[in-house]
Amino acid sequence: MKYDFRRIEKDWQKYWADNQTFKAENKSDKPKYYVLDMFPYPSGAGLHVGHPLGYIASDIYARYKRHQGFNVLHPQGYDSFGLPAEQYAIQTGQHPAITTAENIKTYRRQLDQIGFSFDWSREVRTSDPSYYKWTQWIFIQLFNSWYNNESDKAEDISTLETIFSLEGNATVNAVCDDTIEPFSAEEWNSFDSKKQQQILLQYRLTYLAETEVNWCPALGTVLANDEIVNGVSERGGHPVIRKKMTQWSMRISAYAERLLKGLDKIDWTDALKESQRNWIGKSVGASVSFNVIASETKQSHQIEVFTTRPDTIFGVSFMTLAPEHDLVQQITTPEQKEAVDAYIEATAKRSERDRMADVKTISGVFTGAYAIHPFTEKLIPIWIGDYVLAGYGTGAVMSVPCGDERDYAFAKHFNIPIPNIFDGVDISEEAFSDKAKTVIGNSDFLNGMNYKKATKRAIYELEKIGQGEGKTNYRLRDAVFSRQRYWGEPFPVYYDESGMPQMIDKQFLPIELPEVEKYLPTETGEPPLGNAKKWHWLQYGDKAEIVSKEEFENSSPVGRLGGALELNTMPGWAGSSWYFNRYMDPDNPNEIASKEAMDYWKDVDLYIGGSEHATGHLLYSRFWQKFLFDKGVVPVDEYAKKLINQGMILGTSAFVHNFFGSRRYPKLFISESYYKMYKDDPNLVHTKLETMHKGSNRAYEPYIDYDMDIALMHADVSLVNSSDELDVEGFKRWRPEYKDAIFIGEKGEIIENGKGVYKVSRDVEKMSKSKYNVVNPDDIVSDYGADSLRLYEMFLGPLEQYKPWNTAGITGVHNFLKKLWKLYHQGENGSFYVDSSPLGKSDGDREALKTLHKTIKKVQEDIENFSFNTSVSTFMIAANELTAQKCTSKEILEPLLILLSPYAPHIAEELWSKLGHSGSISTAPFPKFDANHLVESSKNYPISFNGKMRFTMELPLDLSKDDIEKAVLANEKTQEQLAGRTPKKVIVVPGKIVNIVG
RNA sequence: GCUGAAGUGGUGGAAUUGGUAGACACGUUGGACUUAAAAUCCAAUGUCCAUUAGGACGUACGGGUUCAAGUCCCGUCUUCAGUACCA
Repeated sequence: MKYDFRRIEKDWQKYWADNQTFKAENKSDKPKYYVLDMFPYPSGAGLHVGHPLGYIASDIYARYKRHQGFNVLHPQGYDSFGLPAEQYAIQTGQHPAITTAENIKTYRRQLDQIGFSFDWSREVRTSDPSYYKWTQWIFIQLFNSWYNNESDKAEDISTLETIFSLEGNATVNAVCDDTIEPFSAEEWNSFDSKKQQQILLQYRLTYLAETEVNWCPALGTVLANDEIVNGVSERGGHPVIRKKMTQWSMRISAYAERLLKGLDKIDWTDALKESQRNWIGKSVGASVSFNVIASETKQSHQIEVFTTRPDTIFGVSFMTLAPEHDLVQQITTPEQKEAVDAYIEATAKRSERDRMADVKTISGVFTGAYAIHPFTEKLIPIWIGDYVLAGYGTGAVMSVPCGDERDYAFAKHFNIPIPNIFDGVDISEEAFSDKAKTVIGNSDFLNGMNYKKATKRAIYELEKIGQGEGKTNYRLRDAVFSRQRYWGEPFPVYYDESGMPQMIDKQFLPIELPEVEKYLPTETGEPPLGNAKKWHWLQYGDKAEIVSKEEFENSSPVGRLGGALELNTMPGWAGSSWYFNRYMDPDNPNEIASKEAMDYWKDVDLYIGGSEHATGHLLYSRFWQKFLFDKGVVPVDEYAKKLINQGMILGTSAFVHNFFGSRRYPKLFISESYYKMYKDDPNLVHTKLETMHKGSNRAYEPYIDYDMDIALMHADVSLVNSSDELDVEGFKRWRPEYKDAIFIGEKGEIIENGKGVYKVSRDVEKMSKSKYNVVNPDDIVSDYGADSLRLYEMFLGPLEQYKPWNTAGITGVHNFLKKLWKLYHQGENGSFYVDSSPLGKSDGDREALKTLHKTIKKVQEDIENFSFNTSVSTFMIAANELTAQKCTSKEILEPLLILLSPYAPHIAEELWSKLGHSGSISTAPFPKFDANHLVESSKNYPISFNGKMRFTMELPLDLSKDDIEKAVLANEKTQEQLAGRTPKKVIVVPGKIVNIVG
C-alpha cells in the first residue's frame, strides 16, 4: 500500500475539525500553556512557503506541550486592518471589508491544509466591530488617564482634577507636555470648562497636539518613526517630509523607564532587547541652563541644554542651537541676522535624506549672541548648526570641543578656541572622550576628579546655584496615533461646540466605520472618512446615532449631546497591541476578556514571530499591556514570557541578461559568459551580433544607438530547472512582449526549437511577487504533502536563521516518510503490519530499544531548545536504523509516533489509528526516556598517545576512572607503545578518549 | 562609527559545549532493475599524495593556552542585520 498523503491528510484534518480536537477550555485541572504566533495581515497574494515557518515551529511546540499534559492555548487570527486592502479599494472601488474577507478565506484554506493545531473557535479579526469595540474602549481608558510619577503608574484623570481644584498643579509630578504653565487651585477653579479641558489634555495618556509629523504625500498619511526606513516610507519607498499637524499622540514616553526595566524579566533574545533599549535610548546626565541677554531687546533668556558630561562644564567654549530652536530669532544680533536667516532657510530646504547622507560637512553660523557660563561667568558665543537636532533633548548643546568629536570638528572648522580640561591628555589632534580615563583639570572645584566624582559634584554645584539639575533623557518619542486612512479603527471621539474632543460613552461602542463613496482624501484635504454622508454624532439620553451634517444641525438642541466625529483612524498597531488578551475570551461582549479567563491564562508562555517588529508592535504592545495592568484590567504587566524570532525563508531568484538599454536589440538575452566576453571586447560582440543579424530572418529593431548596457531581469523561477537551465520556449510564452525574444547561449549560439542551453544567474532575495521567486505552499502540499512541507521547513536550518528555499531538497524528508510507511506496510499486499509480541532480550530487540531511547532523548532536548532542524535528522536516522534492524515492533513504533506527531501529525495519526487507538494521538503522553537502554556492557575506548590516536580497546562501562587507567596501562598494546617508558599522565574522561601522555 | 549575530565540503547544515570534524540531507559520479525513462535500491563522495596498505593537510586569516581547539584567549579580515551628527 502506497503512502497516500493526500487521503491521509484530508481525513485527519476533517477528524480534527469534526472533533474540535484542539479546542482549549478556560477551565482545566491541567497546567496551562499559551503558545502564540504573531497573527498575519491577510494580503491578497496569499501565503508563500516562507510564511508558515514560525507557525510550524509554534505548532510543534504546542503539540509537544499537549503530549506533556498541558492545557494548551494555541490560537490564530488576523491583523486585518491595513493599507493594501485600502489601496486596492482606491483602484477598484471594492470595499476593503470584502477584499479582506476574501483574503482571509484564502489564508484559512492554506493554513488548514498544513495541519496546524489552532483553536479556530477563538479566531479574532482586528477589523471586526466586535473586536475594535475594545480597541476603542482602550483608547478611551488612555484618554481618561494621566501618569503619576509619584506612584509610578497611570491613574484616573479624576484624581488629577481633584488635586488641581485643591492645590493647583505645583505639587503634581506627572508626565505631561513641557509647555505647562503653573496655576493655583483658585485659578483652576476660575478657568472655564474649555480651558480646564485644554489643560487636562496636556496630561492625558493620549492627547491631541500640534506635532511635527512624518508626512508621506504619496500615501497621503502620517507615518510613525518605525514606519520609515532610510528616510523613505517602509511601504512603497515614498519620500517623507516633516509637517506640522494636529494629531492624536500616545504618551509612551511615560513608560520609557518601565519598558526598559521590564526587559530584564522577560526571556527574549538579546539582540531584540538591545534594539528596544537603543530605541528607548536612555541617557543619564544633567540639564544646565545658560543665561543669555538679547542685545536688541535687552530681555534675558535661558537656554536649557542636556548633557551627559556635566563634568566637562569648564570646557565649554561655545554653544550650538539647532536651526529650528525657538530662541534663535530672539537672540540673533542685527549684524548676523542675514547670515542666520540664510542658513535656516538652507537647512529647511534639505530633506531628511540629504541631511542623513551628508553628515561629514560641517556647517553653522554665529548668532552674534553670548551666553554666560554659570560658574566662570565668561561669555560664550552662541552658534547655530545643523549637527544639533531639534528633536533630541532640548535642541541645544553646550559645546565642549576638547571632549566631544563633533564639537571638536566644529571648533576647528570655525577657529573657536579649544580649552583643555583634562590632565595629562594631548588634545592637539583630536578630542578626548574616554570617560574611564578622565581626570579633570583646569576646572576650579572639579580639579583632579575622575568622571564619576566630577559629574556628581558638577550637578551638586549646579543645583546649588539653581542653574541645572541631574536629568535622564530618553530618545523614545511619543507615538503619533492618527492616520489619514479609511481602513482602520475609527476613534470613539467627537468634537463639541467649543471644538474640544469628547469621548463617546462605552455603551455606544463600537463606533463602526461608515460607508464612503471614495477612499481618497476629500477635496478640502480631510481624511477619507470626510467622504461619508453620515458622520455626526447625536445623542439623546441613552440613545445615540450617527447622522448627516444636516440632520445634526436640524435636530432639536434640547438635551442634545454631540458634534462632528473624528475623521482620522487609528494606526495599524492599535489592534495588534492587545489581541493576545482577547484570545483568552474572544466572544465576551462586556469586557476585553473576563477576569477568570485572564487570571487563568495570564500571559503568553511562548511567542513566535519576526524580529522586524522589534521597535514597532513589540514595543507598543508592551506599553499598552503595562497601561492595562495599571488600570487593573490585566493581571500581568509583561504579556510574553519568552519570545523567539524566526528567521525568514528567502527566495532564489533567477535572472536573465537583457540588452535593456538598447533599442537596437531590445529583446535579446545573452548568457552570462557571453556577457563577460562583451565586457572584455564590446566590438567583437557587436560584430558577432551584426553577423547574426544578417544571417537571420528575424527582424531586429533598426539600429539607433550603441548603448549596450546589460540589465539583469527577473525570470519566473518556475521556468528554471534545478540545473539553472531556463525553459526558453516557456519564457517566450510567459509574457507577450517576449514572444520574439532571442536567447544566445554560452558559445554565442542562438537557442531555439529546444536546442541549446541558457543558464540563468541566481541570487537570494526576499520572496516577493515582483521578483517572480515565490514558491506557493499549495504546490508543495499537493506534490509532497503537508507533513513533508512541515518537516522540510524545519529541516532547512536553525529556526532563527535566514535561509533560502530550495524545493529540490524536499525529496529527502519526503523519502523518510515513505520509508517509515513502507517499514510497516510490507509483505504480499503491503498491508499494515506490526509485531505486537513484547520485546525480549535479544540483540536485535536491544538495538531497537537503543534506537528508540536515543531518539526520545534527542527529540525532547531539541524541542526544548527549539532546534527542530536536528530532530528531523534524528527521525531519519531512527528510520534508517529500524529498517536495517528490520524492526516492526509495536513497542517501538508507538512511542516513536508520539515523538513524530508534533512534526508530521497526519502520518502519525494515521499509523496511530492503525495500531488500534480510537482517539487522536495528540493527547497521548510523551514517552519516557530510560537511560538504561543506552548503556552497553562494554565499549571500545579509543586510546591515544600524546593526542594521537593509536588503537581502541574494549573496556567494561562500569569501571571507575582509576580502574580504567590501570587496565589501559596493563594492556599489551599500551606497553608496546610506551616501549619501556613511564607515562607522565593518563587522562580518562568517562565515555570519551583515554589519553596517555608519554 | 556603534550594537548584535555569524564565517565549517559543490550546497543546506551537524558536532554531546574542550574529546575520533563534516552527522543527516541535497547535489554529483558509478552500479542494479527496466525495451527505455521515471521511481526505487546499492556504492562512492573534504582536499592532496599513493595501484593498494596507508599518509599529509583541513573549520575565514595570523598567533597563543592545552596531552587535546571548529569550540577558549589575543590580533586581523569578511559577511549579514539593526541603528546612527542622541550631545
